[in-house]
Amino acid sequence: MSQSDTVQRILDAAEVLFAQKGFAETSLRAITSRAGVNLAAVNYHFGSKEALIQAVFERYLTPFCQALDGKLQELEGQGAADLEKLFGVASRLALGSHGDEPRRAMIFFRLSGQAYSQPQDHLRAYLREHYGAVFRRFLALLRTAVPEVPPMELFLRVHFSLGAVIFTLSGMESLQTISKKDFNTDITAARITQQLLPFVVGGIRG
Amino acid sequence: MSQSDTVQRILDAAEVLFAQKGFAETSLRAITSRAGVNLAAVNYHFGSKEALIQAVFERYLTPFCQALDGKLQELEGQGAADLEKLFGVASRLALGSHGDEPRRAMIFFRLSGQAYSQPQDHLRAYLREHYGAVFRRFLALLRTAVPEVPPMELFLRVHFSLGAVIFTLSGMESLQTISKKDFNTDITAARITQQLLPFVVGGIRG
DNA sequence: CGCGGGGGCAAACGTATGTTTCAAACGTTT
DNA sequence: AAACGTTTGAAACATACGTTTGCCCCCGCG
Repeated sequence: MSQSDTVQRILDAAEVLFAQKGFAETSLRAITSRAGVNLAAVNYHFGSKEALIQAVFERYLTPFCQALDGKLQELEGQGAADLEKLFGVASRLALGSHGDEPRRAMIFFRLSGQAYSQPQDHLRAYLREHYGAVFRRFLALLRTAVPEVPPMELFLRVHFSLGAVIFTLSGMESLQTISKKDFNTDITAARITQQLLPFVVGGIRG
Repeated sequence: MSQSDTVQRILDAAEVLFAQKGFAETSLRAITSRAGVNLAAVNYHFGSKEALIQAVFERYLTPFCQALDGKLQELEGQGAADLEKLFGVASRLALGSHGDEPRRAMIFFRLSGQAYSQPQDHLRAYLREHYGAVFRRFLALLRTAVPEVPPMELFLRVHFSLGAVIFTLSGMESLQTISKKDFNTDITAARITQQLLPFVVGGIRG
C-alpha cells in the first residue's frame, strides 16, 4: 500500500518511549524494536530522529489545537467568559479530545515537560511557530475574563499555570506513589487534574 | 594537595553544561574540556558520570537544605507562621543562600527541571532519601498556616507550586525573550520570581 | 508476461560516547 | 635524597548510536 501503517506504529512507539525515557535516551533501535519495524524505516519515512520528534508532537497537537481554536472562537462570539469556563474547556479538550483514554494526554504532557526542560531548540521554535496563534487567542480571552490583572502579570501567571500543569502531569506516577506512601491514600489521575483547576484559578486571580 | 581544585572545576563546568544542554546531551569530554582538566579525571574523582550528576546536586542542595531546615526550626519555635512568610523564607534562601548571584539558583532550577522530567530514577531516589525530611518539615508548617485546606489537597497544591516555580525558573530566558517580543518589555529575573509569590499563595489558598 | 518502483530488510559505516589503562609527574613523608 | 601514594596525561577500548547502503520482495500498470 502507498502509506503503510509502519508510520503509525513508529509514532505510537516513539510517543511512549520518548515520554518514558526522554528524547536523547531513547534510541531509534528501541523505537523500531517496540514498533516491530526495521531500523531503517525511521530514516526512510521521517528523514531523521529530529523530524520524528516533531512528527510525534504534530500528530497530537494539531487535532487538539484545532479543537481548542474552534471552542475559543465560539466563546468569543458569546461575549465574556469566566476563568473557570476557559480553563475548564482547555482542560477537557486536552484530556479528552483524542477519543482514547486520558492516558494519552498524560503521555503527551510528559513529552511537553521534556521539550521544555531540555533545550530542544528546534522543537521550541517549531511549537511556537505552529501553535502560537491559539495560545495568543486564549490569552486574549483570559484578559477579558480578569481585566483587573495587568496584561504583563497575566501573561506571567499563565506561564506559571502551564508549569504547574505540565510538571504535575509529567510526574503523575511518582505523585501517586508518594501520596500512597505518605498518606496511605490511592489517588486517581482524574482527581489530581480536578484539583489542578482551583489552584490555577486561584493563582491567576492572585 | 590532598583534594585538588580539579574536583571543584569539574563540578562548576558540569553544573553549567548540564543545565544548558541536559544530562545525556552533555558529554564528559565537554565537561573536562570546559573545566580544563583531563578526561579521565571525572572517573577518577567521581567514579562515573552518574555519580558526578549526584555530586552536582549534592553540592548545591546540602547547604540550602541545612539553611532551610534551620530557619524552619526557628519558625516552629515562634508558633504559627503565615503563607507569605513561609514561602518568602524558602524563596529568599533558594535565591540567595549561596553568596553568589542568583544566577546560580537559576542554573540549579534548570537542573531540577531536567531531573524531574527526565526519568533519572537514581537521582529522584537520591533526592528523596537525602532531602525528604526538610520537605516534610516544610509541609507540616504549611499545614498550620492554612488549616482550612485538607492535608491531601495541600500536599497536591504544594506540588503544583513546585511545578510552577521549577518550570518558570527553568525557562527563564525564553520567558524573557517572549515577553520582549510580545510586550516590548524587558523583564528582570528578579521581577518574575517576585510575581511568583502571590501566584503560589493564591493557588494554595484555592 | 514483464517490469518498474515503493517499501522492507540485514548489514555495514562513521562517529561519539563512557570507561579503562598505564606510564609519567607531583608532593609528602621518612 | 629516596620512596611512596596520589593525581594527571595521552591513548586506547568497547560499545551504542544515527544514518546510509544495496538487495530483496511485491504489487500495479503496460
